Amino acid sequence: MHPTFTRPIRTPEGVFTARFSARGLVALTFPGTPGPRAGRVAPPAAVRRWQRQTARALAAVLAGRPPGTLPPLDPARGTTFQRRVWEELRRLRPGQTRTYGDLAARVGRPGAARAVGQACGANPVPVLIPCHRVLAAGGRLGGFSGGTGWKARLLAREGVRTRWRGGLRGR
DNA sequence: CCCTAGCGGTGCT
DNA sequence: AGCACCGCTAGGG
Repeated sequence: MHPTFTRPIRTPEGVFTARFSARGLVALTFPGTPGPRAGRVAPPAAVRRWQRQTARALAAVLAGRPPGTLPPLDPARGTTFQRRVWEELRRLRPGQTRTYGDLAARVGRPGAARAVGQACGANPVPVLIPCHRVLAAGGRLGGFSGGTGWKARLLAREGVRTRWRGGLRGR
């Protein structure tokens, strides 16, 4: 199996963890998430560049702005359905949202809203592949693997208003 | 608000 | 093949 490099991504909101392959960014995890620790060996120059790009992009999205230049995303994983969902997610700009049902129809599987939710949860690169912009029907927040607190915070920075447990919340 | 039935993709057996 | 997951949804109390 090819080596991957696990690197810390420092942001104003905490230290994320990124894993890079030779092809690009494979996975990103939220601060406090149990996972592999950063590697001991110095990463290649390409990985260091991707790490900087990731840090910059992440800080931008956390601030509600477009990410700018992204590192290459390693396409090597996911089912066809999941990749179609992730591809559709990448078309969403900050502040632009869809519902799980909308997204299902857009990838040609009307009625597969629940499966879309599952695919969002399987997204290996949250925030940069903006699964937080997918809401439940009726303007409700819906779920989020990284915790709904993150989802609400990310959306709030983008000026999106959501319904949280029935009451309207900004943030 | 709650509960229920129905749904589709995925992964495990 | 069967089955139990799930970031869902629509409908009814």
